[in-house]
This record gives sequence, structure tokens and C-alpha cells, in this order.
Amino acid sequence: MPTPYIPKEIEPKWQSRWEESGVFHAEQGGAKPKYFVLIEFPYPSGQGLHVGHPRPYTGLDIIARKRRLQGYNVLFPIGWDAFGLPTENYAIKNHVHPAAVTAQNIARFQAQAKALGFSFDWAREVNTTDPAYYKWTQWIFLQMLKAGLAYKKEMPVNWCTSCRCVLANEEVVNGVCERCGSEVIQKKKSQWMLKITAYAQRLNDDLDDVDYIERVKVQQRNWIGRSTGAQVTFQTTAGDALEIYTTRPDTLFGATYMVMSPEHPLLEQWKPLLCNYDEVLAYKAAAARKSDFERTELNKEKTGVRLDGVCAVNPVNGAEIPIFISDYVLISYGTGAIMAVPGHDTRDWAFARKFGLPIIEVVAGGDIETEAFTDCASGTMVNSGFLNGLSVEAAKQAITAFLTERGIGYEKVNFKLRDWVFARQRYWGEPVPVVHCPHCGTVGLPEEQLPLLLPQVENYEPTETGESPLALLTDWVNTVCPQCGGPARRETDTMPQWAGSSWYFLRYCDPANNDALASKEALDYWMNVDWYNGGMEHTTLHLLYSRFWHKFLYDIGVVPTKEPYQKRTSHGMILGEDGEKMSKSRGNVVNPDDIVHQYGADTMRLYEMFIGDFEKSAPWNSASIKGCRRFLERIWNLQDMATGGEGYLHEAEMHRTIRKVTNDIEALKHNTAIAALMSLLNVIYESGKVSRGECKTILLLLSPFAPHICEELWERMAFGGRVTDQSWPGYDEAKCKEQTVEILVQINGKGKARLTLPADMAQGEALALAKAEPTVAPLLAGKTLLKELYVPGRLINLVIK
RNA sequence: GCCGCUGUGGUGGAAUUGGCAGACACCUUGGACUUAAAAUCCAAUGCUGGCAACAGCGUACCGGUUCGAGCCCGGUCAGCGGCACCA
Repeated sequence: MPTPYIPKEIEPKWQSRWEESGVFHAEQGGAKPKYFVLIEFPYPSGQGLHVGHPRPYTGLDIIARKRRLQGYNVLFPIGWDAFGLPTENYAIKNHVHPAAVTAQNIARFQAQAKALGFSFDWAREVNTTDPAYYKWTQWIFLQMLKAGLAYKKEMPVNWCTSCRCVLANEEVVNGVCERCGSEVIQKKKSQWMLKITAYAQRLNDDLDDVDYIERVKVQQRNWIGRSTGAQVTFQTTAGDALEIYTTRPDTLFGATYMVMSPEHPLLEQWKPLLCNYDEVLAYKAAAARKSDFERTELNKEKTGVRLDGVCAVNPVNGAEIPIFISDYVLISYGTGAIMAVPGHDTRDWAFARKFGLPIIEVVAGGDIETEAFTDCASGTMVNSGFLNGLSVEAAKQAITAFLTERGIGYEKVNFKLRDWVFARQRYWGEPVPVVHCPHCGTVGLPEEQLPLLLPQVENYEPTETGESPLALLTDWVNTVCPQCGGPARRETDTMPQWAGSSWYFLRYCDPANNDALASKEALDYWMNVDWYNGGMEHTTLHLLYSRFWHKFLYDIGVVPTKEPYQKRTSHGMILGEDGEKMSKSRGNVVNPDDIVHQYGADTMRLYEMFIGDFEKSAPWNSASIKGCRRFLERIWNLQDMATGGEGYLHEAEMHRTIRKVTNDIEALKHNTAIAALMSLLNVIYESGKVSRGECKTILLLLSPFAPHICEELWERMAFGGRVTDQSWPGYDEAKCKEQTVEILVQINGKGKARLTLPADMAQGEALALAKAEPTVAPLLAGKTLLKELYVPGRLINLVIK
């Protein structure tokens, strides 16, 4: 009587055995090579895990489990990125402390994660909202303050009208708040900023040294937006010089007018000279009223005002050209002013057409009457004095040298990346450890006063004025200046959610350290992260921010490596059954608890890996899960089929499967690794025979995917010890090959016969056999043999005429 | 507009990187077992024609290279993602 497979009974049993024995605790040191596997620690939301979470966790759990069996000292940690708005909003609505909500949510996430049998080292759990943790987040901030990388600045910021909070540029998507979808407006506010731009060059260049999937690199480079051009000085009739930045200095002879951003500071200086200053002011005011979204909307009619009273002088030909202000030029990029070359820039072309300005062709090859000719690769310089006849590339060099020589320009690299707005007017975040003193200015707290604890408040709601709720706590706000001892006020803004996640992987190395964010020894031993997997949505946020922090920590000697992550991969989303993104409102959400309850954690894990390419999105299908459960049932029944002996009954099949599973796991091709195991099982079922030795190997190969059932069978079949203490099976390349192979015989590419030949048969012999085949020989009669091809192990192709 | 990715049966997806397209699953259909259902097992399952062996067609579309193309090259179309008045 076969024993039924009941996951509900065996899964909790093994989960507690693993936990009690501490098999997954990573110990620093030893002879084994270390391997640091990292998943993005989750935000413990009130909804609990959805089926999207376990996909990357399982994917990397498989890597971690396999590497352990391969003799690596694996660190595979988990933690909680627990500061943030949803928790705070929930707390406001239900009148509970965010810390209490967080604790509840974490407990739920823990239980769910444990039920899926991930091999996390639970002893190294971190929590960004724990004062022992955020003490070090604040400490890093203080180091940045000392280094001049944290600064406060009055500037227009993105303001979410619904969250009543500023947002980083990276958090504004299509002019609306990434989180809540409300309108984002520009608001002038004094804000903490982090000078990520100081690292732009290195954040761009060092991507060459890491093993990230290409689309991540491309997206980061895109966001950093490096461009090489020239900064050029134009003299004006006002006497002041007007600086511009251009990536096309080669087209300087074609500059027929200038455009300044409406916010350009020279405008005010030129007030006495401008006959139409009222008009200029009105345009400025209109531009200021526009939201970011309106202003960057494309294809809209170009607008602008000509400055009446000041002209610029083209430095290469002395021509006097008009100056305009227009909101298509941004104050935040380059110098806030451009030279307009309508012949070779689409925006300038549109503007020139509207205002009837001259369009001069300086690069031949297009038709500037119908559109701007912007191609840099082809085209020859014309109407450009000493540049005539040169290619665009050569002209760029020649003109840059010319400008440099005369001191009116130089080569310049610019970035689209902006500094990081690093303050939020909300409660549930790390307090910025700074006081404002009337005498000493902005003063960082002494390190021994860290952590600066988040005080208890009555009300977490942001204030009407847009201040953080902390501003209402007079007792807390009023303090003494650590420098002069006089009265001072605390900073009331908190840090954005990205702060705690910018360095959490470092804390995993030494999570309980109270004297440093982690000990030097621990960092030297564990860093870098060998393999980091996470969502594409974090490419320009978390991934860029944490690289920046890490580089800073490297510069001040805290961490031993320039880059935090050696390898970065990304997983695709799990979509709803309807092919749409899972969401509550669509009602297509699948709860992993239900799946574990109905099929078991092993089936859930297996299905999520089998669903398709790990890197691509795939729709959930509740019918397909059954196939994975059936497979495990068949694995389960091996215990009743196995016969004595270690010898392989299916030798080549076994070795090939070991090879495929071993390689596929490393390539994150978990779906085909599972398929290979299914095929192997089909072969075994066809013959009805399997040896105990084969069962052992199969259990080891399957254990990273479905660990519980493998442990259980290992025990039931009395193989001794535990799967988790074994070694990963090896394979013999020579034994992967079949002795004989079936070869296709083609004539002119069409299959005509199949031959079973020894795998290593020589060409001449094989061809002779092929030509002698009864279905082939008659076709050759009377024809000319033009070509004979033999691909050993695959096919023979005879080309005849 | 720019950059990147993808397009394969009824469905999810494979294809050793130029060598038998559709592995592995799901669904469906038929059969076995059962009083019956579920589960399980067996068989069929790209499309078209034929009782059949078999033939023809087939990897978004058009063309090219090659003995041979899902894969390489040129062009077109569709979908997804990122960036976007960044000079």
C-alpha cells in the first residue's frame, strides 16, 4: 500500500528541523569559499506576500541551496525595508503606531516566507526601522554631511499634492507621483540634497567592471545621461558673456539665435536694457505656473519672447544674433542657455519656423527646408569657414580646439542626472540627525548621540503647511546646539525610504554590531555581494542610490570594494490569469497561502520556476500548477519503485540530466532544469526501473527546487543524514554521450532516412552507409553529387543535381 | 522622437546558438479502472488533405546569404519596457 504524499505534514516538519539545527546560518571564515546571494528585502505591506514575491526568492534560494551543496559558504539573508508611506497611511487611518503596524506586517511576512521553505539565515534579519539599524543610516548621513555631499538648498522640488511630501526626480513618473498617481507640482522649498552628481562619472564608467544584465546597464547609463560637447562663451551687446552648452559645436556657424531659460539669472541683470521687460516678466510668470508635466509635454507649439535690447555675437563669424527666452530650454541642464542651430536641431527648427528666423545649412546631406538634419554619422560641413569639407566628427574636434585656443570655449561633459532630494515631510522615516543653530548654522549631531530616535507623536498626519508632523513637537524640536550649547532647533524632515535600503547588504555581514555599521573583518570577508537579483523598477532608484552610497563609503575607507554588487539579474513579474498585472482592483490576485494550502510549498516553488523564462513576465495559470504537483507525486512514488544498488540503469540519461540541471541553474534557466528532471522521470517510468543510487541523485538535483519532499524521501529511503548536508552530484562528460546516435540523412536538405550509427563514426564510413540506404540510393542514381556534408551526431546532407 | 527587448501550436513555453521546429507541461478528445465521480494509467494531440502508409504547408510579414535559417543580414508590421524640449 503506497504512502500518500501529504505536503502539509512533511513541510512544517522540515522547516522546523532546518531552523532548529541552524543549517542555513552563515559562519564567517573557514576553508570554503564564501558566496553572498542577495534578494531585494521586501517592504512588509499590510497585504502580505503575493505570488510575485516568491518568484525571485525561490529563484535565488535555488542558487543558494545548490551552492551550499557545491561546498560554498553561503550567505543568504533576509530583512525588512519597513519605513515608508503605506504603513504610515494605515497608521493614520486606524490610529495605531506605525511601529506596531510594522511589527504585525513583519510577523505575517516571516510566517509566509518560512512556509515556503526558503533557506534564509534568519539569525541575520535586519529591519530598517530598528533604532540599532537606523543609527547607522544616520551615521552615513553625517559622514556625507562632513564630506559636503549632503547640503540644504532652496529650490523648486517635486511636490505630491496628495502625499503632501516632496519626491525625488526618480519618483515622478509622467508628471504624477509614482506611488499614488496624484499630480506633482513644482514648489520652492528648502531641502536636504545628496550630491549624487559628484559620482555621475564613476556611476557611469564603473558599470564596465560589473556583471549586470545588459538592460540594467543600459537603463542606468540612460538615466545618468552622459554627453560630451563644448561649453562656449558668446559675447552680448549688454557686455555680459552668455555661456551655453552644446553637443554639436561643429554647427556653431549655423547658430542664428540664442535661447535662454525663463529662469536664467542674467535676465534680471539686463532689466534696464530690455525695452520689453514687462513681456519677459509675463512669460516668466506663465512658465512658472506650468506643472512639470505641462512643461515637458512634447509636440506642443513652441512659445517664447525675443529680448528687445540685447543681442549676442557669434564668436566664429561676428554675426549679431537675437536672444529669446523660451521654456523649451531648461535651467537645470547645462548652463540654462543654448545656441540655436535650426538647420540641425528639431526643436530649434520648429522654433525658427514659428518666429521666422533664418535657417542656415552647415552640414550638407539633408533637406533643411522640410526638416532639421540631425544625423551626425554622415554629412559634410558647409557654410562653415575653416570647417568646410570636414566630417561632423572632425569638425567637432577642430572647432573645440579653435575655441579652447582663444579661451572662448572648452570640451565639457554633462549629465542628465540631478542631485537626490533627500528629505520627506513625513513621520515614518529616519530623523535627519541635524540641528539648526542661529549661531553655528546647520550642525550635525555628534556620533555618540546616535541614534536620534523617532519621537512619539499624537498625530502622524502631515501638517497643512507641508511640514513634517515632527515640527509640531515643540519639546523635541527645541534643543541645544552641540557646538555652542545655545538654543537650536532640530531638523524635522525625515529621510526617504531609499535611505535604509542603500546599505542593508552591508549590515547583513555583521548585523548586531553596535560600534560600526559592520566590522572591517566581516566586510572584508563577505563583500561583494556575489549575486543580486531584483526588479527592473529599482534600476534607477535603489540600485543607483545604493551604488552611490557604496562608492562614498569606499572613498572614506569604510567598505573594501568600489562596487557593492558583482552580478545583477532581474526577474519578470507574475501576471494575473488574465495576463494583466495583479492588483486588488482587478480582482486577479493570487494568494500564495492558498496555493501552499492546496498543493504544498514544493509545488508552489516548482510551479513558479517552471512557469517560464525567469527574466520575463508570465501569466499565472491555476490549471498548470497541477502538472507540477503530479510530477512531485511521481517523485514520491520512487520510494516504492527503487531497487537495491547504486549503479545507474540509465547512465547517459543521468549524466546528461546532472549536467543540464547544474548548468541551467547557474543561468537562471530553472524552467528547463525542471523539464530535464521531468524527462528523466519519464524515462524511468517507461522502463519501470530505478536504482537507489539514481534516486539519490534525483533527490539531490531536485532539492534546491523542492527541498521538503527531497528531505522526506531521503529520510524514508534511509540514505543517511540530510540532503542539506550532502554534496552536489558530479557528472562525467564522456558518459553524457550515447554510444549510438540516430542520424538524419537528407538529400538537398530534405530528410529521407534515419540511420543509427556509433556516435564517433568517421565521415567516409557514415557517408557510405547513408548512400547505401534503400530510401536514398535510388534517388542518387544518375545524379551528380555536388556536395556531401556530415555533421557527426546530427545529420548527413547530400547535395545532388 | 530616441534607446532596449519580444513576436514559435488551443495555452505556458523549449530548441545544445546555423543542423530532425514544437522538448517539458497545461488544456482537449478517446480508452482502461470504477456502481458512479474524483484520482490514476494508456493513447491521440501544429495545420490541411487522405481509411491509410503518405504528401503539402508551417516559427509576425517581405526579401537576401547558406547544402541547410526560428536563429545570421536588409526592410516592414505589431506588442512590451525605459528615456524624453537634456541642447
